Amino acid sequence: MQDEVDELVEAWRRERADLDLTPVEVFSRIGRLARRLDLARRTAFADHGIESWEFDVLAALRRAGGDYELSPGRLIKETLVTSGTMTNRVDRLAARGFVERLPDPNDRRGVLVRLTPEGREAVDGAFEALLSAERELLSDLPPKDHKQLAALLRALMQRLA
Amino acid sequence: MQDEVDELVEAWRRERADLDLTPVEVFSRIGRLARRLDLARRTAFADHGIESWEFDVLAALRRAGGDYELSPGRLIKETLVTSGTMTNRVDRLAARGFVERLPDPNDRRGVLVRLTPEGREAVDGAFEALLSAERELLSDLPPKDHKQLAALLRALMQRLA
DNA sequence: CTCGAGATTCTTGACGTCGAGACAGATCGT
DNA sequence: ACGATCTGTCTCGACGTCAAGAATCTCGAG
Repeated sequence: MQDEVDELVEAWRRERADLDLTPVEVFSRIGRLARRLDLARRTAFADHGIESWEFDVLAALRRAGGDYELSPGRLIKETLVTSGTMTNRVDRLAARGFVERLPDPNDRRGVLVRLTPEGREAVDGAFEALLSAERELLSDLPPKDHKQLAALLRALMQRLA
Repeated sequence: MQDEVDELVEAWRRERADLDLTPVEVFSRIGRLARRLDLARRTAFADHGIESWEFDVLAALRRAGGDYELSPGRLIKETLVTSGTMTNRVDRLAARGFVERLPDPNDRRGVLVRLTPEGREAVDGAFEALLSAERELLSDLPPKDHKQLAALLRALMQRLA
């Protein structure tokens, strides 16, 4: 069974038979899979009326637990965006009523972003939808392969720490 | 040995012990790896003075072989961007002298984008640098694991066709 | 031959992100 | 206390992408 990366590799081999294309087999697939997963994620979230970037922020707050509060700086670290982007995102999430901005009681420069009950409901629903969509994608592979795949990917991540 | 996704899963488990988080182990790693690979790619290309988006376009032309000509429409399909983006990219590549625009002899609506000798040199050098950087990342894993990883990723891609 | 549907490329405006800098407040040494 | 430096957040301009539409050309049906 051939996929689009097999064709890509074949095309390169026609032109550059001198090169070892093994890395392409792995890394090109990871890149393309990530792209498609983004799309799958987007449609899973769309049913729950939220967008991927919204989920990223809300999920970080949800995972924090307790009172579901994090500073913008912490959110920046969790979601890997810049400060300007986070200001914009928090603005829009606050406008939708999913988060609220509170003054940080311990640092007058600071702000805390808190998940509202509506935000919590939204993110919980979206996360369950995401998990079930993703489980569906894994359903062809035996559980043993899940573990192996996760282990191999973990090994690669170590290398790219 | 623990990675950042293990922490992510652990945080979710603290908050939502009721959910089966297996999919996160796989898909979250794919997403994060893709992000880091983009960075690695970028630095590998930077040594050769080209950017990732430039490589994407030049590589498509290079793989085409023959006289290294493709239509903008074909380039759009290969690189998964929209037409406005491709017009912009071809403009900038032409300004750098890596490609040139020719009228399509068989269709007066059409245009052909052709790789120049400078463009070919650039893309060949960049590709070799990319492969060697990527090989380095795989060097910890035994070749048998490369095959297995590629096979598992291929199986996932079938599912997302 | 002509007409209209479809194809191909480019143009345009809107949008989200980035990155540099502004600003206020905290922190630490003296 | 005081000043210098650091930290945390926000502001703003530039940039690349997207999506929709404009302009041009092709090709088959009648």
